[in-house]
Amino acid sequence: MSESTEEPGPSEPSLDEQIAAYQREFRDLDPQVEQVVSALGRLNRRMNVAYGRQVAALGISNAEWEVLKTLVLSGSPYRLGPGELAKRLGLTPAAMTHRIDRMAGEGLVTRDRDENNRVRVIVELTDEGRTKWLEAMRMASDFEEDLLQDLSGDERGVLGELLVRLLRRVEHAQPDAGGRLTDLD
Amino acid sequence: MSESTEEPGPSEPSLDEQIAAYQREFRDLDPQVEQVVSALGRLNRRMNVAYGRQVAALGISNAEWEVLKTLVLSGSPYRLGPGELAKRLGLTPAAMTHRIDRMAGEGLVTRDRDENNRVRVIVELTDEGRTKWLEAMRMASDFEEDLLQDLSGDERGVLGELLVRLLRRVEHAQPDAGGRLTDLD
DNA sequence: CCTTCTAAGTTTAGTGCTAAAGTCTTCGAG
DNA sequence: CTCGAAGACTTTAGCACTAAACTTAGAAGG
Repeated sequence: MSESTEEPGPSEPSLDEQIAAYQREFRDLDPQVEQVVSALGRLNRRMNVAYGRQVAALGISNAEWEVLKTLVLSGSPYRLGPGELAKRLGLTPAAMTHRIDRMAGEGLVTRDRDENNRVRVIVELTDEGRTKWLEAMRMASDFEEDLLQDLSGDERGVLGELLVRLLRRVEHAQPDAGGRLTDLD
Repeated sequence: MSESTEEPGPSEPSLDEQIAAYQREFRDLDPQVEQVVSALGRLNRRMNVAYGRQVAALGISNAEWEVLKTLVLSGSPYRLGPGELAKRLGLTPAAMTHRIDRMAGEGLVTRDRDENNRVRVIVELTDEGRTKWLEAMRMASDFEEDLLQDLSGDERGVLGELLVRLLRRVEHAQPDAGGRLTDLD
């Protein structure tokens, strides 16, 4: 994934300054909507930087961690084809080929032809890969717990529920030619 | 930015399935925390894909749009140095040099030496760049309004406030060697 | 069988990024 | 002055990604 290790600079405007600046330049802006959207964007950027630092301490990249997570999520015996992995990670098959090359070289996964259908390739997590995943997962869940530390149990529930509702809206709707969201169902 | 245009595949597990799978593999996992974090991550991915499609319709990339936004946010006369832009966008100066090359070639910005200090370079938004920004901004704010359409005014306020609290936690704290968050102030 | 089609991966060419080395102005100390 | 050091980009080398062309195994039809 190779994200820049640098934080956004100290001269970056605060969230409130940013919203105020947008309102000066663009009248038709709902500050409440902008607050939600801008906070979401910034939060995610910071979190990705933080995850990147953590897994780097284990000697793997954020990109490799994504692959480990996907394989573990698929459940035992932790096998998926390159095409399926690519789809789930939002990559092209070509990128997947190279990523698997590297990870196989590092011993995190194996790559073998399917005996029953020799066009297919099977990528399988090694024990070492599974161990790396577990170590990364421990660090990540500590980090996430700390991140939410200031929120009460109720607040966490409310936040989760609201986010899930937004997610449903994006997952079940796609912008049409004009860019508006329209239901697909 | 050149993000993959593909959505994560249809075979990707649902959020609930994903959380259940993690719990099977990793006992020490707070499902409430995981729901918040996973929803945040997915939401952001989908939103970036959507933004990318929208600005592509205007003939610019997500990366170029980020630069336009940063210049507009700096306020009239919409000028910043490459180094400052790089810091705010979380890029290396080298990447900024190339991005400015492209955008200057497309007429979105100009690049000139500062007369008072000939080491410095000034990147300034052109009228065409400002127009592109405005067009993109209109599409983005329509999209964002649609995204939040299912939430009441109160719910939007609560969501914004909770996200801002999380953001404060990441912005004012950085993971130490072990990866825990510790206050910097 | 033998041809054609399709699906799954891989390879190639080109883009955009990072890290590190290089260039050119300006500033400060002798 | 002038030499050295610092600051602000730019350049170079190398990596990871996308798009598109290519390869090969299995499926479908005559």
